Amino acid sequence: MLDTIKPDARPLYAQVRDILIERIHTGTWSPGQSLPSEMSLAAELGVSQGTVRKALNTMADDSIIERRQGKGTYVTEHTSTQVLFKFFQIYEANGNRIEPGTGKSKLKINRASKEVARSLKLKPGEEIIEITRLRTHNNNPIIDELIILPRKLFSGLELQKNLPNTLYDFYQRDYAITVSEVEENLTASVATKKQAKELNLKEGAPLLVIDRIAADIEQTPIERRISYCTTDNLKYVAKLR
Amino acid sequence: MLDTIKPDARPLYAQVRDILIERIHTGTWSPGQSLPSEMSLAAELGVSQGTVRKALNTMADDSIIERRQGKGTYVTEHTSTQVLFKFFQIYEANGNRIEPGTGKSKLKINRASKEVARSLKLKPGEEIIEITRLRTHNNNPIIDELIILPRKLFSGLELQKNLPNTLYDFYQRDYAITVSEVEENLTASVATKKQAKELNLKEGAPLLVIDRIAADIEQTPIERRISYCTTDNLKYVAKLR
DNA sequence: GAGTGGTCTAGACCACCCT
DNA sequence: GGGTGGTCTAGACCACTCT
Repeated sequence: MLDTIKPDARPLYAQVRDILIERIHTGTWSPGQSLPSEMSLAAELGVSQGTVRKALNTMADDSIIERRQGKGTYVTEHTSTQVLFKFFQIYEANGNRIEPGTGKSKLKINRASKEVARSLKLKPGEEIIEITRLRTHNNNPIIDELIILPRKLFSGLELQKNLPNTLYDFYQRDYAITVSEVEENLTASVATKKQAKELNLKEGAPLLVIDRIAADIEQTPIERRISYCTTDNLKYVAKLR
Repeated sequence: MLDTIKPDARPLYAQVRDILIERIHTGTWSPGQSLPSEMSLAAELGVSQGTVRKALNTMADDSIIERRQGKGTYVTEHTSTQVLFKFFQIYEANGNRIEPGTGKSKLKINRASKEVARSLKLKPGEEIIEITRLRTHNNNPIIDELIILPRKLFSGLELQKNLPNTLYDFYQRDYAITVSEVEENLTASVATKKQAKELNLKEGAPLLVIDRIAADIEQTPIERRISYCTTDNLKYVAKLR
């Protein structure tokens, strides 16, 4: 395995990181499973324990893996609450977390427009799956959501009768796709007549529009999601350093 | 200096980090200046170079300092463009960065309401400085902004005739206050008659409301800022991992 | 007690920056 | 050439987890 590591290129720990990410991506180690110990990885790859450690720590920073003292290193497994905690930035106005439910939802196959194709790195006209659903909190509708998926990555999903409430753990479990980072573009708009009806608002009420691209651990975009969110009693929270 | 480091408490590198942050905070090293080398810090504090390095690297992660190979370690200095790059998340719809200008601005002394006091960790009724200003892009008004500062931290600021366009580098230069992290709460609203007039919109047009708390390197809140932002051709960008 | 990751040390070599 | 941070190694001890 030493020959996979060439001298003089990028730092050793970055090369080790790439090898480990590749293995996770191809399923050598699956979500929830443990990786070999630092010592055995070091021996196998022909580098020192410290170098493996640095690679593992950068991966833990990106939450690709989780490390637990005394136990081992585990591939991050998406559970519904854990995904929610990580990628759902909407809180009640008083700061409490929300666990949204799902109301009625619809699914159809479509073809990617130029704009959608560009955002998901597809060719215009490639097949996409479009899901629209209404999300709820305490039985009140709060978010009108449109989800766009490349069909080639999610074959058979359109046959699924009832999609689960939280999708990212489902993507990982059923399609081996792990969402690792998302970019969200936020704007404000006012409710159309249709949105007002669905969200139980007056036409012209303000809505927060969250336009999200989600990518996997190799930075390939795998989902576009556009959410129209009421902010009467809700807010979107972002922290910057 | 070894006695400042007690055994058995938090990890050594965290204690080193605390000492260094404290020194930066009290002005032993000022923004833009270089810290001593790893070797001399290690010798002075009685720890190994590796421990100092770990402390410095975590501080660099939090951009309290900047490290340059071959040159040295520098206390992060806020420059107007650098601050903008870091804490201003608003882009043109096409993704281009914005460098906002400032239109008319007003300043007054006031007393903190309960809500403001809570957000800035003040006592209700403590004196605050309130600045309202209009921000522009390509000579068009885009943001209506209210800035609230604890007067005790910014004494004499109310006498300043013309406040600069970017404030965080000014806080650092004139008040030795370095903004290190911000939390932003986003909601949507519709323009009041007054806002519509100032921002050159129709009454009822959608606005993105950005309610920000900025804190210094010791996590003390030092500014509240509420921005009402048009999103016709603008968007707020957030990245999550 | 054995195995894991977390911390800490010590020393080597490299790449980069200055004079 | 001398000083800086960046990488890499090797080994020690500690804290935690499980059996």
